[in-house]
Amino acid sequence: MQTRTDGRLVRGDQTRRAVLRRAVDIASVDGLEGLSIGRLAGELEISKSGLFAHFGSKEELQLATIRAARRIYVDAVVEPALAVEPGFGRLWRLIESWLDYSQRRVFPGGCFFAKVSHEFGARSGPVHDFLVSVDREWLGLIEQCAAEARAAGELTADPTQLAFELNAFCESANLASLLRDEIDTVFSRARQSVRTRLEAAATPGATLPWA
Amino acid sequence: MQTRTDGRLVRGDQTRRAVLRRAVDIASVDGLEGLSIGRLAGELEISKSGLFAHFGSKEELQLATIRAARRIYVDAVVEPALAVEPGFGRLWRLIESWLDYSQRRVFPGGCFFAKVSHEFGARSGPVHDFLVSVDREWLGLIEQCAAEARAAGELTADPTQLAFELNAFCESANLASLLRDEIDTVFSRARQSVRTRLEAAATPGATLPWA
DNA sequence: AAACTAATAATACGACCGTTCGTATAGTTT
DNA sequence: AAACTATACGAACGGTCGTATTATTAGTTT
Repeated sequence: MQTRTDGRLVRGDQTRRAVLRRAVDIASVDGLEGLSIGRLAGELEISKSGLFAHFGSKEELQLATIRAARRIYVDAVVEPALAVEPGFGRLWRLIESWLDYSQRRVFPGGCFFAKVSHEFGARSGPVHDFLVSVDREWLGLIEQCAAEARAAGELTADPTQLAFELNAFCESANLASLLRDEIDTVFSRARQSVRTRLEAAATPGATLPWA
Repeated sequence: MQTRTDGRLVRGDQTRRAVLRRAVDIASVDGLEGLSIGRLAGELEISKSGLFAHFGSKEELQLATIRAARRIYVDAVVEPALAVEPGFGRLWRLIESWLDYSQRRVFPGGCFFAKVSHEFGARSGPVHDFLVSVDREWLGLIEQCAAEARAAGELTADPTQLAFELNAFCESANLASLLRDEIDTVFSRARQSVRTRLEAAATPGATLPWA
C-alpha cells in the first residue's frame, strides 16, 4: 500500500483525479456516451485496462464524472454566492455566477449539466436519477435564496416561479451561446432579462446590487 | 423505375418515410448518435444495407432525420400559429402551441431540437450548422410575431428580448418535464410565466387572448 | 532482502459500429 | 421478350466499444 494522505491511496488517487478532470471536459462536449474508455485512455496516454480498473464499469465512470463535475460546479457557482450574505444580493450573485460559469467556459462544452441532462433526460437508470437529484439541488438552491430575500423583505415574488424563470434564462443563454457566434451578445441579453425580472420582483425602494 | 407520384419513387419513398418516422422518435430519446443504423434496421425489420443505401452515410441519415423532424415541428407548432391573424393573438398561440407540442410528446423524448441541439451544440460540421439554422428560424419567427404585435400597437416590448425570454420558458419547461414526475405542474408553471410576461409587455388596455 | 499489495499494463473476447460489395428481385421501359 | 433500373438483401470488412483475465511493475512493510 502507498503512503496514505487522508485515507486515500496516493498514486491511484492522482490517476483517478487526472482521469476525471479530462472526463468532465470530454463529456461536456461529446456527452457521457461519447466519453469512451478507449478514447479517454488514449488522450491521457495510459492503458485502457488500467483506467478501467479504477471504475469497474462504464456506468460507474459516468457517475464518477458527474460527481466530479458537480464539485467543479459548486466551486464555480455556489460557493461565490454563499460568500454573500443571504438576501437579494446572494440571489443575484448566484445567477450572475452561473452566467459567468457558462460564459467563461468552465467546461469547454458550456454547462456540463445542461448537456448531460438533455442526454439522459428521457432515459431511465442510475445516471438519469443522479442528474435529477442534482437538478433538484440546483433549483432548490435558487428557490431558497429567493425565499431568504423575501423573508428579508427585499423581494415580493413567488420563489418557485422566480426560480423557474431565472433558471430558464440561464439555460437558454447557455444553449444560445453554443449555437451563435456572438457569445457576449447572448449573455448580455440574458443579464438584461435577469435584471428586469429581479427589478419587477424587488420590493419598491430596495437597493439593487448592480446599481 | 416505379410509377411516379409527384416526382417521387413510390416504393423507395415509402420505406424512406417509414425509416425517418422511426428515426426521429429514436433520436428524440437517444440522440442522433444513439440512432444507429443497425438498430434502426432491426426495429423496422429491414436489412441494414438496404436502409443504408437510402442515405449513403450516417451523416446524411442524421441530416434527413433533422429535416423530417423539422416538418413535424412546423406542422405541430408553426402552422397552428400562422392560422391566427398576426398580432398578439398569433404570438401567444405560437408559444402555446410549443408548450403543447412538448407536453403531449409529439416526440417521445420531448422536444427533438432541444435534445439534438444540446448533443451537437459544442461540435462542428454540417449537422451542427443545420441545427443552428433551424434555431435561427425558430427564434426569428417568435421575434417576427412579436414585432407584428408591436406594429399593431398591442405590445410594447423589445421583440428580441421578449423572444429570448419566451423561448427560455419553453426550453426550460421541456427539460424540467423530462426530469420531474409532475409534468403538468411544470407546464402550468411555464404557462404562468408566459402569461405574466406577456401581460407586462402588452399595451395597457389591450385584450388578452386567454382572458 | 523478501513478502506483500496496490496500481498499471498486456492481451483477448464477443458485440456492435458504419460501410462496401456482389447479388437477387421486382417493376418499368423499349 | 429483352434491357434496364430501383430497391432490397446477406455477408463481410476493419474498427471501436465495454469488459474480463492474466501478468507486470512499483511501493510499502516486515
